[in-house]
Amino acid sequence: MIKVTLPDGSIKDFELDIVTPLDVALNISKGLAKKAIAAKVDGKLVDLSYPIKKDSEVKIITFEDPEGKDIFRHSSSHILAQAVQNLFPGTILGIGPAIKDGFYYDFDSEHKFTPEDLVKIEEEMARIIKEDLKYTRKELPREEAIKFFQDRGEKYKVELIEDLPEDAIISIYQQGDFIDLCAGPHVPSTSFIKAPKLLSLAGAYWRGSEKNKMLQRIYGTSFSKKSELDEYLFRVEEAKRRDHRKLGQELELFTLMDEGPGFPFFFPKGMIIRNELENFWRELHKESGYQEIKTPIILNQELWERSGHWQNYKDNMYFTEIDDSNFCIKPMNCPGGMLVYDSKLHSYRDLPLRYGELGLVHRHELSGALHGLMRVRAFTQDDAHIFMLPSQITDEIKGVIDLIDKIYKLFGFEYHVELSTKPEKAMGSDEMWEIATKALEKALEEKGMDYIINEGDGAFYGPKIDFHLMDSIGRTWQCGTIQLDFQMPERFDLTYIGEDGEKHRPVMIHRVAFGSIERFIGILTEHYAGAFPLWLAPVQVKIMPITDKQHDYGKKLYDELKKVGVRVELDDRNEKIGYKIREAQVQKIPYMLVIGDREVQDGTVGLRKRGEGDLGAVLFEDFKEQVLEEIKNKK
RNA sequence: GCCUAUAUAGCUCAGUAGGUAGAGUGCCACCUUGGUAAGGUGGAGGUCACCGGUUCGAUCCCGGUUAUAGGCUCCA
Repeated sequence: MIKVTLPDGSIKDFELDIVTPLDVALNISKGLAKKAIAAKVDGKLVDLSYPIKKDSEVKIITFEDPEGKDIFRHSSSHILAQAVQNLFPGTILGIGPAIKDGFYYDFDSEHKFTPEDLVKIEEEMARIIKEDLKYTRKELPREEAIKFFQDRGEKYKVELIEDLPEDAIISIYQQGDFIDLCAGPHVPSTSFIKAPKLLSLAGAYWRGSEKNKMLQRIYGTSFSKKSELDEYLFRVEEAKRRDHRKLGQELELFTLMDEGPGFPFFFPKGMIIRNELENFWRELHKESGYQEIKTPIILNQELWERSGHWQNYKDNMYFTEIDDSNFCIKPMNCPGGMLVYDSKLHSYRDLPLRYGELGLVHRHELSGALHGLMRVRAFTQDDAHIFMLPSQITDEIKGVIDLIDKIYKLFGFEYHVELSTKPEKAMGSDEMWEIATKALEKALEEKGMDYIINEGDGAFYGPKIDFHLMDSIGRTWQCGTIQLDFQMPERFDLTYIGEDGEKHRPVMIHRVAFGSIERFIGILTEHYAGAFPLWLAPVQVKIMPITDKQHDYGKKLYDELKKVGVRVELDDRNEKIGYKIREAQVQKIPYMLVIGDREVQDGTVGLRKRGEGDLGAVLFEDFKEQVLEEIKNKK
């Protein structure tokens, strides 16, 4: 007899020697058995046909579970691979995992896949699905597995097996005559995959290394119902409507031109958002005990050799020559900050010293990596370098975490945090790195923050805490970062005079909150879908006379609002009111003031609010007060 | 940088079996003075990304370059 414990704690007894998760599901309900695609037995994901031989905890996995989606998509990728091998014999398989919202499979093929091929492949997949082929699992000894895939010419699979640990269980899955190396589990049969869709083609290096051959990757997704697929495709379309590149064009915020790949141009309206963000930043930093500095964009090569950038960051830098000497365009603000610190003697009483800098940096990014405002070659970092006593490290880091959190909260951003550790290319001893990493960990833990560890992704001078924000299609972008650095103070021989009258070495934090102003504006644009809050909106109020009889009154209101600093426009064009409203609406302007004879008579305005529509007549003076109040409160 | 694709008016796009192009929108002018998401008429606007080749002739075919998109790699 086997006792099965279910997630709700209830126990089912089976009068059998061997039970499968499918038996368990059937025992619970017919509906669940129909939806079941795999199971978790004592914490391990297994097929529905897995033999349970002892008392176990069993959870039935359906498409609704995150693990269920992964299994489902993974099974879909096997169907994709089978279809491709059927249509293009000789195609060698790479890997085909499930990813967020879908799956992909990498292929090595003489044939260059085209978008038309995707249609054919989808048809073949539909055929395979209709055949309802069972996924069957088999475990093989290592040598046998290697020989099996070698005989089939699947060299990448052989490589994968060879890299598995000695004691790993090697399993293969078969559906029809298609066999793939795979840990599983899978759905029971191909007909489970109700709504597959191939999405795109891309190149991808084998094992993600540019030293390896580039394989052809086919991306797809799949759902348990057609309606879910349609909903997903609709969501993707919706997200495209929020794309900051599209909105940036429509709202005249910024542009990128052929003449400056990766070097964005900002239009007047984009500059308003930028300047508002910078004003806010200055205000907040002043309150938080920062002083502002500005360091040069071009500095001599010797400085960059001293800082270690020459040795570690050269590939990303631009260079120039002045009077026969070599100069570098700064990719980071820190060396300049070091020089500012070092330009005078500091007492321990001055520390922590917080130098903020809105610094324009240039970095040579790969052309293929450029992406709107999110990845550019010139951007302004809202940087700061904090020089402090070793005893102040934790408090300072916690202070920065609070500051960043405060900024993101104002905009209503959700974010996640990563801790990046020592990279391959790094300066300084392991001990230093250990101490620095521990300090960051400690601050995160004392703040009770969840974080994931990003092994080997730190800056070359120190470990870092990264803050990631999401764009409209779910990609995340690093914005804020806090980096702890023992190296630069050492290399620049920075000192402070301690209580004992002797020189000591300060510790330093590099940090940004917005990250890059450009990227932050990109993220903000998508976050608000272009409908910026009043305090950021390039045009806050638009006055729209119904006929030219109200132009004088309109001009008077315009002047009054302008005088108190409201960003206001007067639409005195010879157009109908419906037309003016439509245009202001498309431009996502927060407030429209419609004025006709009635309003002129009563000293009112016909108020129309973005998102709420016509609010009727209000006294102009009341509106003015209200709008000023809202701007002040950053609504 | 690599893979795949794309590049036509300010913007969004159509088009040509290879005979130098068209719509909508925006812009300008005129008519219309209209009360909460597009009133009418007319006009201007393009070396069809750039360079080369094939051809009597190239926006179209071929090659290269540049830029852009989606990935890979990299990163704020």
